[in-house]
Amino acid sequence: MDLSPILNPLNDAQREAVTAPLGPVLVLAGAGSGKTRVLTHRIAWVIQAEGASPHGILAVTFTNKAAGEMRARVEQLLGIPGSALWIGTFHGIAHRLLRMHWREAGLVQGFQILDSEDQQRLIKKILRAAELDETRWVPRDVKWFINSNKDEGRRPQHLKDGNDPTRRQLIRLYAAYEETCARSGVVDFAELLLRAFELWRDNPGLLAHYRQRFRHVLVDEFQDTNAIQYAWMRLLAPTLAADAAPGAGSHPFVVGDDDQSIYRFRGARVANLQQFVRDYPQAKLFRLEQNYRSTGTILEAANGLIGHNAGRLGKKLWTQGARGEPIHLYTAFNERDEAEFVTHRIRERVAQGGLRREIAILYRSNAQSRVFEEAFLSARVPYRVYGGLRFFERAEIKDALAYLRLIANRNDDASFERVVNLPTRGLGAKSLDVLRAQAKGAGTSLWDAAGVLIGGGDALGGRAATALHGFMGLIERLAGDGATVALHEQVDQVLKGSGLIEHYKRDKAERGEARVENLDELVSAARGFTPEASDLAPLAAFLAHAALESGEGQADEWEDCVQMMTLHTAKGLEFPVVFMCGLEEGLFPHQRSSADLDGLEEERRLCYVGMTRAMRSLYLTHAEQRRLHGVDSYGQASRFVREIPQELIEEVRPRVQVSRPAVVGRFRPAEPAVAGVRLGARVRHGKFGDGVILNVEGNGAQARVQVSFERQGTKWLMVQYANLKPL
DNA sequence: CACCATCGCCTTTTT
DNA sequence: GGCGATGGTG
Repeated sequence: MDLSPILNPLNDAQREAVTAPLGPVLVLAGAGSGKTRVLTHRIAWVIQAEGASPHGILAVTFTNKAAGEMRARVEQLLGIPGSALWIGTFHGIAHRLLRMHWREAGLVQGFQILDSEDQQRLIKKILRAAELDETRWVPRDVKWFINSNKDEGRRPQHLKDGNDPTRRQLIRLYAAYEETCARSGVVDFAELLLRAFELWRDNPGLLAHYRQRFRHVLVDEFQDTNAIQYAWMRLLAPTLAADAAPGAGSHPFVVGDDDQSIYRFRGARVANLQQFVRDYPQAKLFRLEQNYRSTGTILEAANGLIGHNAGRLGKKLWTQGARGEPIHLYTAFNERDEAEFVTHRIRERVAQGGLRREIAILYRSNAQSRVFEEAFLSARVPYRVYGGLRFFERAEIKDALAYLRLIANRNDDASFERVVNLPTRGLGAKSLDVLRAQAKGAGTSLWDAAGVLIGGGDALGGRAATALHGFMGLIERLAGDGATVALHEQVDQVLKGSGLIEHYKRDKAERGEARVENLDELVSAARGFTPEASDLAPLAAFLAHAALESGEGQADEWEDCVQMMTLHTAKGLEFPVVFMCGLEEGLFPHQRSSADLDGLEEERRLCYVGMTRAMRSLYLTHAEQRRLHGVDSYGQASRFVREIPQELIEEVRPRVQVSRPAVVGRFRPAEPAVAGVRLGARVRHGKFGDGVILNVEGNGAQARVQVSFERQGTKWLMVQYANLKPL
């Protein structure tokens, strides 16, 4: 067999990793070092050189996009349909397993998937039912508590309250939430993973089957795995005894980069990289450090920055390519000046024949995009913003899906509540209270409770009972009609029959129009939907698809646009020209991340990820004054700028030449209210001691300053009363 | 019960 | 500044 198509495109380090003998393998792959290539070629290698069956390959990624790319590249390399292999996201594969083995997993057959927003709504409902104060028990925090415990594999019964009443309450809420989910037949994202893990753990026969089948387990972005994902992989690929027969067992092949771990906040454990080596003592370790993307200067700058992190596995990117241009640094007067600078540079590049799609604007938080959008609009620079609400997450789409979900599963309480009075049909909060009480008392779903209330008794007013009856009749009718027609016709019938279309048409102005268009689009999505081969009804398959693939809008993808996105979104991508904007203390590193060292190091990795997206040109910008959330603040340049070797940086506009623009319109720099109280000044406070002024807000008697005290932390003070003494 | 005004909040994100 | 949630009014 000719293996040259697999091996020829690889460098030495890549080839060694791809052709490693069967057994556990860890590849530390730096940014731009050909990580995806190594994964896909490894798959091709074990099939063609080791004689593995495509059937025996399980390849796991984090995003649908990454999974799609991997599948396409394997198909291209091997010339076999990618459907022969199990390639997918952790969640997608967990879902697939649970659908096949729903009984063993303790689920109902038609279980539905709850997305993050659904989950939060459900939690809110539980809080309300428990009559808890939502300011004390913040739904988002409760959600975080539940999810982070699930991510670590902990069920409510595993948790100890440690005599802490707050914790005790959270555990109770977690348990109540689980009960509600079970009764409604819904499963959230974290639950998919945990259930899949428990499925294997508690069914040895099943596990043995999958161990036998999947001899090769490949994991991408391994630094992003959480505890349960790791434990799941460990089940499938247990450590073999030293004297195990060669080729026995399942072989984990994982690829990751500790320097690109940026998802700690959602449960990712970089430590899994080290854990892997401990758990598989015989693991072969490979390092990919040759970079094929960026200039020498960019790599040197990125290496210099990331060197400030402690406890790295250690890795130094290098390139055979040119040194390239220096890193450009621009100090803007304010955020509008920053956007204008970027706009100018873009226009220059485009005038010289550059493509807009080769340029990316990267920022820390989504709110920063607005200023750039305004600047681009007035300069007529086409752009595209990535992120934000996706198709299946839009309110009107979720309304329609709720109808469909109710048709698929009457016990889905969350969906029931969402649409029982949408469009309004005279079922207000009062009636719903009665309904909820009935459901709670009888331990049934809202749907069943509604049936009881209509059937007899006078708990509900006549009008409400009629409305409820009408609603239930509507759902039954839609379910009956839909059973015989194609999926997209069923969706269409639901939209019209439910009155949703009418409802949104009444919504005046463009908003309503856009929503109706989106609903039409949903019909098209249903028309174009081809379910994977499974025993699932088309409607159920479509609903699962909607939850697992929230649907990246692909409009205008091919137009030549400047690309705008957060640093997180940019991971895995590359652009010839990158502008990293808003490099200011408090914004990047973000205030809320810089409190502890771990958070700060993650911010630094995020900066590293951003810098290593750039192929040829890298611009760093920051503003001395920034208006965010409606208030002006003054920031110092990010420490990350200082952490880059300074000889690699060229200031676009030397600071001495900074000419502040004349006071234009509403952009009037705030005057310090008290002499000596200005940005960066050291001051002394009677009670709090010495500190540095980080921020100034407001004027005159209203003026407030944010001071970072050496002892007392950061505080906001009224200048009028604080009696600060300049030092 | 529906609509509108006011208040308050505000990282990052995939599934 | 912009969105969502809440509360008062029609």
